[in-house]
Amino acid sequence: MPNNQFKKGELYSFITGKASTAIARNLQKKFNAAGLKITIEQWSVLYHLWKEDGKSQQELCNATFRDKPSITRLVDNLEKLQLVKRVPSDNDRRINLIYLTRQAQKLQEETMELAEATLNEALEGVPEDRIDICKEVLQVVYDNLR
Amino acid sequence: MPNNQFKKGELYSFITGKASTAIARNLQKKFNAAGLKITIEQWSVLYHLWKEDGKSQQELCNATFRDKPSITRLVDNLEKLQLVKRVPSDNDRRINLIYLTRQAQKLQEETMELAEATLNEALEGVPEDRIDICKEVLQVVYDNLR
DNA sequence: GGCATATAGTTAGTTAAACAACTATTGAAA
DNA sequence: TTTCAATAGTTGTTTAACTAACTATATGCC
Repeated sequence: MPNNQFKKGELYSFITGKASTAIARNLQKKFNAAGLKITIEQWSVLYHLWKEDGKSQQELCNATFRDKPSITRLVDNLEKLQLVKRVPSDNDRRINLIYLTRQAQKLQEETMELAEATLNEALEGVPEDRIDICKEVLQVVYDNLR
Repeated sequence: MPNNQFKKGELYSFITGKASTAIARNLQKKFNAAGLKITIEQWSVLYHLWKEDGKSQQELCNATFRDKPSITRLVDNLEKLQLVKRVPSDNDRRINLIYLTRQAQKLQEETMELAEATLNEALEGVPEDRIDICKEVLQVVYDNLR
């Protein structure tokens, strides 16, 4: 009898992701309060470019779990904000490599601190071992459905 | 030293809600495959009306964790699909009470089954006690940030 | 080399979210 | 009773997600 443990009344929050919505809103408010004019979605792209830039748009699709049109428009908007630059690849002219501008590099530290602050608020009072279990379950969910 | 347990590399999935995104996409695909022409967001409103209809838009805001303009437009679209009807309250003429149509009532069983199927796929291989912990952690996150 | 197919990215159209500004109605206090 | 604040809902604007259809380039097979 594998995994029939979901009674009806319990479906909702899992599907609608109320917790991650709450986290994202909280972080967006912190960005706004700090005068940082970027969205959470833009931040999520920058996040992967801070690790290493010069990624293709397709690589950003995979990293951020978004489709190609979404990344096209996020990169459009990040370019308008002068936070990234599209550079055509020499090897393959279908590919755009996305590079951070100096402005975007300067955003990393401040936004990461705000993100950590949001998570600390979110997880206040939750023991570390339970957080670990939660993260592992969410990872399995993601892997099961991907 | 409370809750400094988040190392940098672990922020991302929590904030962007990849697991709940994956769940929502999977369920949307099931709706599409079954020829059900509703969005997950519309379904989430119907979900609360199936429990009891005649709720005000404000009550739907609270139940679905959305703001008023979002509910105005979701109700607009549900009305266009002839799934709900706005009925002005007799007691307080500022209030619309939202009622399900017969068509919407018929959607409940089928969509709930699809939602349970999605969750069963999502949680395959995850022991029940770990699911419970995960749900409790996400509830605390929601309560901490609300 | 030439053609079919796959891959990278863009564009168009609909739905939704967040925010601010707005209208209408209610209720309570002067 | 008049006025003023609070509440319920709507509208406008920007950003984003999803689907489908599209262009351009690359690759593999004959």
